Amino acid sequence: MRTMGAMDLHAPILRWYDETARELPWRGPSASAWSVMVSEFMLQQTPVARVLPVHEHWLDRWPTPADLAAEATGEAVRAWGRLGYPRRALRLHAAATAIVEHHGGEVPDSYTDLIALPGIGDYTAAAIATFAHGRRHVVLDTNVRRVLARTVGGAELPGPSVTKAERETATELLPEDPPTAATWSVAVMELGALVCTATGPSCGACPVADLCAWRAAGYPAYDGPPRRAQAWAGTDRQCRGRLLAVLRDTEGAVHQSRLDAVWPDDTQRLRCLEGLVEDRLVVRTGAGRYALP
DNA sequence: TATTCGTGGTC
DNA sequence: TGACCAAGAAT
Repeated sequence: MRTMGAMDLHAPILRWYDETARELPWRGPSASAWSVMVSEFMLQQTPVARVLPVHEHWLDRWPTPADLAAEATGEAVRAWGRLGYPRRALRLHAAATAIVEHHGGEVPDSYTDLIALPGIGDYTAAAIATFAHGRRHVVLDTNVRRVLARTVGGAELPGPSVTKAERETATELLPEDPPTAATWSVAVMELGALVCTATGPSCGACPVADLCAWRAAGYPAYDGPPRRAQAWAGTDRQCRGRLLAVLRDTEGAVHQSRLDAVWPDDTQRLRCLEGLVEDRLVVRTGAGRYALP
């Protein structure tokens, strides 16, 4: 059962997207499936503005999956730069290798083949199948979840995990025609990214403000389970970032003393270095010497 | 299901 | 100014 309000969302949002959408290198008919796939890896938990220059360099250097697969994994980690979560670079490299080995070097077009690749979960598989290949899938990312939570659900923010009801709502709203479904998904994502933002939404610029259940309810505050703030200072993540930055910015191997200099806590630094080696982001090349793989 | 995993911008 | 957050995935 769908609400009358939900049905009316389509035309305004599609029109808004047509008039407002950003031109991004991975959008449009000229973008390759590989370009879309690279963008989806980079955009996982990372804003568009920071992805743009790295994506451009990446596609220039490795125009196809085979080009990346032929490189050392450490070059992928280095080219990843400061996007964060560098294991994504490793997974993208591994996915490119699997594409060469099992898919003739072409990015798969089915959700099933895509989600079997490293680094690809439900969202990314649906996004690549939809935006690179025109398949019809529910694309449920944080933007879509927030827009639907507000417009349909009347809540400020979605809960911590995707619920069955949420997926059903998204499924019912997905247009039947595959090309329209693809545009709808990217349009809702764009609305969430530019207007229906997590904090300080621009409801005055929203094409469906007059249909929004959250607005109609008087903007009730989020009342779900409290979400834990992401700790940063002093964490292993910060330490790992420091260590990897040294290796990224160095050609070849570095002596351990270089790593000692960027983190004072010996126990934590050694633990993090071991973790990086375990994760295959770093290799030990000799006694007290480390490098990118 | 709950944690872990980078980095930098915003208000 | 520090809390919050950004096209998630893996375990």
